[in-house]
Amino acid sequence: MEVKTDVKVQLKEAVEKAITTLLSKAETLEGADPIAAPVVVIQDTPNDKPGDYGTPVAFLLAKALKKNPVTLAAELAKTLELPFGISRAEAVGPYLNFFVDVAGYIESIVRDPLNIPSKNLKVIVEHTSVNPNKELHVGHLRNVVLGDAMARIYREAGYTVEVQNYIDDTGRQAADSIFAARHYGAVWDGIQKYDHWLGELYVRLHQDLKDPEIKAALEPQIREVIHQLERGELRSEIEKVVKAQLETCYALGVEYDLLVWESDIVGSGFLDKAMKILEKSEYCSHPLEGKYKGCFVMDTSHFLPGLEDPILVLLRSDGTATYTSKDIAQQFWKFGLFEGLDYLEFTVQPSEKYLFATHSNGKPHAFAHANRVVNVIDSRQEHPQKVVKTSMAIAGYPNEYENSIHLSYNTVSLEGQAISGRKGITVPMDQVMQEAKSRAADELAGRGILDDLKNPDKVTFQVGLGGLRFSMLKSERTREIDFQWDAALSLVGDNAVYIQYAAARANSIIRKAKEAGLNSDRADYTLLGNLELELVKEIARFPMILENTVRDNSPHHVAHYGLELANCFNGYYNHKDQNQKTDTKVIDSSLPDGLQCARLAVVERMFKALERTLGVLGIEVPAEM
RNA sequence: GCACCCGUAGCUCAGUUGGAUAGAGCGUUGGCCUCCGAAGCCAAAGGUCACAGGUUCAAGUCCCGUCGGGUGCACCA
Repeated sequence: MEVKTDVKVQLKEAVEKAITTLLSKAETLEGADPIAAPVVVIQDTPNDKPGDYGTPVAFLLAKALKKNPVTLAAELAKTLELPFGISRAEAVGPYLNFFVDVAGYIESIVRDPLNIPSKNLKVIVEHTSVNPNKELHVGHLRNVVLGDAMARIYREAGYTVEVQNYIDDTGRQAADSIFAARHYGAVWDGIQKYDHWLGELYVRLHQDLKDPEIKAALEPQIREVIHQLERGELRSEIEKVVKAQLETCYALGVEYDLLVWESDIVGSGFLDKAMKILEKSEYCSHPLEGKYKGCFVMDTSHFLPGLEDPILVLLRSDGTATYTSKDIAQQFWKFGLFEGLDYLEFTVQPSEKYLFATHSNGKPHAFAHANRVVNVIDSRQEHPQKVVKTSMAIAGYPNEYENSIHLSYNTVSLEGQAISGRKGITVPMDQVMQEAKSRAADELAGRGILDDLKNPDKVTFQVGLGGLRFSMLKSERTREIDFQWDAALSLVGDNAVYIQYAAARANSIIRKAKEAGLNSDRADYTLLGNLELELVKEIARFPMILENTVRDNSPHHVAHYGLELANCFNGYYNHKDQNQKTDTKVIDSSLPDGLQCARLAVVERMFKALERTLGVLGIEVPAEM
């Protein structure tokens, strides 16, 4: 039999076709101007309404044709060519509703592997990009987890994905830390994690710099370190920090394709090329007098309303570049406008995939050349990111402008307080993960099952970190998150554990069903009913969820879908008939073999859907819990 | 001051880019394991979708205004 992916897509096409014939008839009758076909939206019907899917398109037609929507819906229902899996169409008032053919529909979904075709488009996701001078803390968590989930989702949706992590190795913060180590004569003991060790020196230095005299005395020496960094003389120092930071990311299950070193971008000549391009823009100029005399500036007033001063400096009067102009050059490079960077293998990641880094002594490689660029940066950077995006348009690349995406997210506070490394209101990410695992272990121990697990370390890791990731992903990007230990690591309710538990339960059923000799190949789908249909309809929503997630660049759609699917399965599993007896059992020898096997097929498909949903969020399904 | 984001149940949040009687979790109350995993399920209670106008056959969703919360407006990095 023919198995097609999305019934809704087919319905949409069928309705569109019916409308086209209906419209052409209307036109020939009246000889009037062609009427634009309305957009057809197929939606799920409310629970208490007849049908499984429906569309309100008759309203729009009614307006265009100046006819009654009720009669139009009825007419469409009659003329519509039903796609496979749909048994009939019916007008419910002005709505046009569809009833699925239960057996055919379920089989088509259950047997569909849901392979999403390759889009032949490349998207670069840049995330993490933490200053290489201290350990990652809880404030970075949202960035890393959001970026990683988005990368996985793009990959799932058929895009080629390149994950970049930007290393600001010439910045003030890196200089501070390296200087601090020298200044205090500190020697790394080789035991403490290197980034933590360096971070402590950084904090200590900032305590001392509060004294103006000390600051004045040390400032020239720090500047000298910056110059050393710019010349690339301290690269091995920075590499040590980056490697320590990456250990944290790996522990979270996050990997990258490429580290982009700022010093390499600076040394590439991209900046000059980018500025030459912007020279041609009417928005850019070299003021000959006034506040910005001698600078190269951009007038942002046309696209960034509300700034007190719309003039943005790209090149300072001493000729050096500002951060924004470096970002612009880098964005041009990401879209493949510039060539010339070289790359080296930097390290091997836990998955055994190489991590590359830009390097002046490297070799050419097929990085960059993206069709879409997603920069994961918090919402406080909206202005500079808008300038970066707009620069693509100014430079004459409207398509690249459209595909420059600032994945902006609101900040994370810690138990109601703003995170501040200097005030000590923060927690290192390594510690957060450790705490997450130990809470998961406590929970398992409290249930008395910790000792029964074959691999307790793995399970506590999967449960603890799953919860942590989920807490960063379940809200919309624009929402502020207050990180609270109890809520983030809670193991009840609206949480990754809920989904993991449903998956574990399904897995257990599948295992026992196989032990009982059941096999989904023997499924008789005609024996299934509305209970299975509800579950399968939920499974079928996955492609649309992915689509919405890519559209909004917000993984929270996937997180909520996971909860809904798990909830749907739990409801199915617990369903009871009027006599309070479970009527959805898979393994029940009093039932026909074909029914048991069909239910097994549905549960197997549901399990795969859950695994996949959690997978794109970077959350694993424990084999036992 | 100006701009952007947010305001939905007591709390934390969804709401398929304008459709049918606004949904979850936590908390509260009551029920469900001799039955494939109770980290679960079912039920009850809880709403002027901040407020006031407008557009539309149809507004939590779009537009205008007001109020409240957050963030941003450097030749810093």
